[in-house]
Amino acid sequence: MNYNFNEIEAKWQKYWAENQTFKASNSSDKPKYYVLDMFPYPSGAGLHVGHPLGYIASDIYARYKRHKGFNVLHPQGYDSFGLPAEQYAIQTGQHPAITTKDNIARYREQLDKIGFSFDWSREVRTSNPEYYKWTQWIFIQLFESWYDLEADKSRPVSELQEIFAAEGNTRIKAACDDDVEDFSAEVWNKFSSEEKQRILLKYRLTYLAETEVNWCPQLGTVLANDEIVNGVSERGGYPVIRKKMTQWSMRISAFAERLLKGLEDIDWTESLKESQRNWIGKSVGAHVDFKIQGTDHKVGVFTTRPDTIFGVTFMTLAPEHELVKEITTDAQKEEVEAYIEATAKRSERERMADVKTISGAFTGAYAEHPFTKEPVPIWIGDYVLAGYGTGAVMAVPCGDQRDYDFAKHFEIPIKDIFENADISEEAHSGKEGTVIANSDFLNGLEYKEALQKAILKLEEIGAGYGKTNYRLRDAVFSRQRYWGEPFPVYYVNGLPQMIDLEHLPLHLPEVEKYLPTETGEPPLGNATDWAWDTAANKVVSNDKIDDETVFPLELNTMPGWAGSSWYLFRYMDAGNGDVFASEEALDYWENVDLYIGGSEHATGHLLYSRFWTKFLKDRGHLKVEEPFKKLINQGMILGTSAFVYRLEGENKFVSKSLIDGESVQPIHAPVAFVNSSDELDVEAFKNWRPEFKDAEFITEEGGAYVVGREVEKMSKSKYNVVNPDDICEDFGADTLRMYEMFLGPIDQAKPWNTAGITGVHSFLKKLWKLYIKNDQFEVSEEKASADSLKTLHKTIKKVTEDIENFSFNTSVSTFMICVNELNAQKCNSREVLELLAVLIAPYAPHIAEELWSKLGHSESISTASYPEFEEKFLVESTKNYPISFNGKMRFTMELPMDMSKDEIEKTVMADERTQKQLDRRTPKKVIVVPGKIVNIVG
RNA sequence: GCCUUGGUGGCGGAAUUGGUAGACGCGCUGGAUUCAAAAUCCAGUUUCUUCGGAAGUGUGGGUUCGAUUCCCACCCAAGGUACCA
Repeated sequence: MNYNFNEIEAKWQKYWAENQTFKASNSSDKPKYYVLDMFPYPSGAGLHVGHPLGYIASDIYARYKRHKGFNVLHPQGYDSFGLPAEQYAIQTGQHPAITTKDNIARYREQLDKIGFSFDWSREVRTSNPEYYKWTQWIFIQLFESWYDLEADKSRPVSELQEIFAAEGNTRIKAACDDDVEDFSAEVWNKFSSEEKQRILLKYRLTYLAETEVNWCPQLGTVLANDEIVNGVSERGGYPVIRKKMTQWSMRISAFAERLLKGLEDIDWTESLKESQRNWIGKSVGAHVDFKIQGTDHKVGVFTTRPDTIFGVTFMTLAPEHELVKEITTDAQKEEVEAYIEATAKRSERERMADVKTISGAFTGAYAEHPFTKEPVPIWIGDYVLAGYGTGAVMAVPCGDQRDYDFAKHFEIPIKDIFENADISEEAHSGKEGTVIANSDFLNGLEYKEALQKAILKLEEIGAGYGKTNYRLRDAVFSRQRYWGEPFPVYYVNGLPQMIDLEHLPLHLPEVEKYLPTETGEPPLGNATDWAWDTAANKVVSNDKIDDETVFPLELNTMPGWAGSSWYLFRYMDAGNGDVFASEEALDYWENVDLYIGGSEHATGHLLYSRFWTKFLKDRGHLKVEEPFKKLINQGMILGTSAFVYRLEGENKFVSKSLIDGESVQPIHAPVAFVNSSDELDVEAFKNWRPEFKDAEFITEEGGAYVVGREVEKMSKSKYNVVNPDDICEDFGADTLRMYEMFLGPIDQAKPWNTAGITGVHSFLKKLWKLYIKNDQFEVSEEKASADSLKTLHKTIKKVTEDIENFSFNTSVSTFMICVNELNAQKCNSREVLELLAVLIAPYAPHIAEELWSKLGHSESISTASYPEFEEKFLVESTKNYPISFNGKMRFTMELPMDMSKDEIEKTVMADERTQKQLDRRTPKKVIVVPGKIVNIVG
């Protein structure tokens, strides 16, 4: 009667699949509970032991909730568009769809072996046309919407047109581009259709705009920051420059305030909310316009400190600022142009991170101070970013450290506008208690008053107004890639037109090559059939383009976050062909009750999906304001890489401890070749690659070659990947599940080390043995002992609390303690063991099912209800008091629970160990906390 | 640089509201069993020690009868930093 985990696990996995045990129904008398894992990208390397960490945690919770009587939705699917499959296609020519399909098949096989309780009938893949049809549809909804700042919600563009026709655009408050001009209803009605479209584009929630990208001329493509290493492309090492490009953007900034406020009502960790708050970056201040002398231009700046406006001694513009070229004087032209070119080579991140090097150039132009009318020199500097605020700052060196450093460096005057502030060494950036001086009408005012008054005066003279600024920028939505959702967009005279829902999905076209075209167009530019026939409503050959009825289609594709911003709703009604999800399904499931995933998504995916949810709600497609009610972060599982050390220039490897000052080159060795004592299987290593076939090994005395170890991200290229399949094969899925939980707190990163897995495995063997008597499966029907009941209920209490707190590592320890105790008590009672099987079922479902069926049940253990904790089994009559001296515990004393404070003190003081510790000293004070501790001071 | 998280034995980690630091597991040491090994079981395992004790939770301060826990400053590591997912 051994614990044959391979047999048991295969049996129950088959049972669950055949009986659709975990299929969720969209209607039930039970309360609903929706548990979701962050969308996996099916990578070519397959699943490694780090991936399932969060899935195991959510599966435990989902199974726990089922025992607790909930109708649980726990689906899974794939975020299957993405760059890696495209890179692979570029290298090998294999279509990304094929790669993706294979990868998904492998993922599924691996996931199935771990025994997850997923409802696979609801699987979705973002790269399936049936799925991306709805992603395209959402894009169209965004295009057909604008944001009404007064009503604080998105509204249809048709309504905006009605407003324009009736009253022009001067009265409405809408989120729009900065450069819209005022027009009356009369003017609007006289505009041509094209002019109207151009203006409406400035209001739409998704719009075309010029944005900066990392352009690599040699590769002819745009690169992700990720693909740039030290300023050059990762592939090939070519230079990368910043370049402007017309792209689709999402007006997420319109939602900034709601995204910020919404954080108050969701159960996410404070740190995650803080990250989003910082990302949104709300700041209250003023917009100030500075006239540029000798021109009609003005430069707008945003400042949080309008109270310091009299301290302005220069202005700094981002080198990319649109006015730079126009205002630069001939004398400064050369210097400015050289500086702009140098800046274009630096990434935004570099510019933000580098605060040590101060650089800039004088444009030769002067602005006019709005109050003093004094000339203010205009500089450019790369510490000002173009996409940030207005891309220009009014520099107040006495009150801002970066301005101060810049002024010192370029010997620009620093004007002191504070009472009693020392600005000889650094800027005075404090606000509280600061009194303004040397500032005309602001003199003698304290920060807060000065701020108000400055804004008031700016408004009076028409040079500015109070403004709230957000750091959050509109999100660029175009990608110059092949493997993404095509935009349902064609162009008539350069103006974007949407394809009707009834003709969607617009399928991704076939191309010969996945690279950009020779003329630098995105990969879809290689497609020969990529034109839209508006008469036939279908995709036709490019030669048919006549700009009469056949028009060119958009060549960009959507980014990775398009499909993942709304997938949670698709699971509610995955197969629906008429709508993205039916109203009934959406009403029933509402939103995700528990979401588990990595904190690396804090400001990307988690913000975008909140944005789309709010938008879809505004337009009446959803009833919920937030997608994820509760969110738990999962930490990364790191790999423990192994290194062998090759002597420089030789094919000779030295064991780690024998390296003695020689110059060695560390090389990653596959972790599979290394045992738990860090010894390398030299033969396996030699056979691994031809270049090592004849290598020599300088070993330790016993003949072993010892490798070096280092904790790094788990990745194929580091040869430190540990595969869950192997673990399932050798120890079983239940062991893997419990071991991953046992490793440490779910939210913390931790290194994977297989060494400890035997402990968890032998725990399961011990658990199994509790149900075995005389080598037979047998449990006693007799009453359990008081000790055993106490053990059981202690465990129920702790494990339940732990699950509710997502402290899975401690509950595994608790199970171990429980089994150790029951073992010592020789407990074999059904009364205890039956409940224990249910208790452990969420963690180790296979063994629990097997035990449950052997206990005589015919239904799956997932239908059993969760054990109830009963306090009465845990009542204690005594407490083992720690007796400490000056806070240090020296010995313990067993005393009755109901003993009074005075009695405790008397008993403790009378004890000879106390007298020995005191060594004839008289204690100054004795602190007694009944039920807790005794501390003797002195 | 900025934002977020973390730092406790040889290792992963535990420690309700400030109240016995090191639970549980690995590893290691010794023993039992075995022809032997695996497996299993038992005992020990923070460090130093003059064997009385003493020190100890990244570093340095502070609050407190008492700090891994609270406060201040610093050091180190990981994640994010807007086109990796």
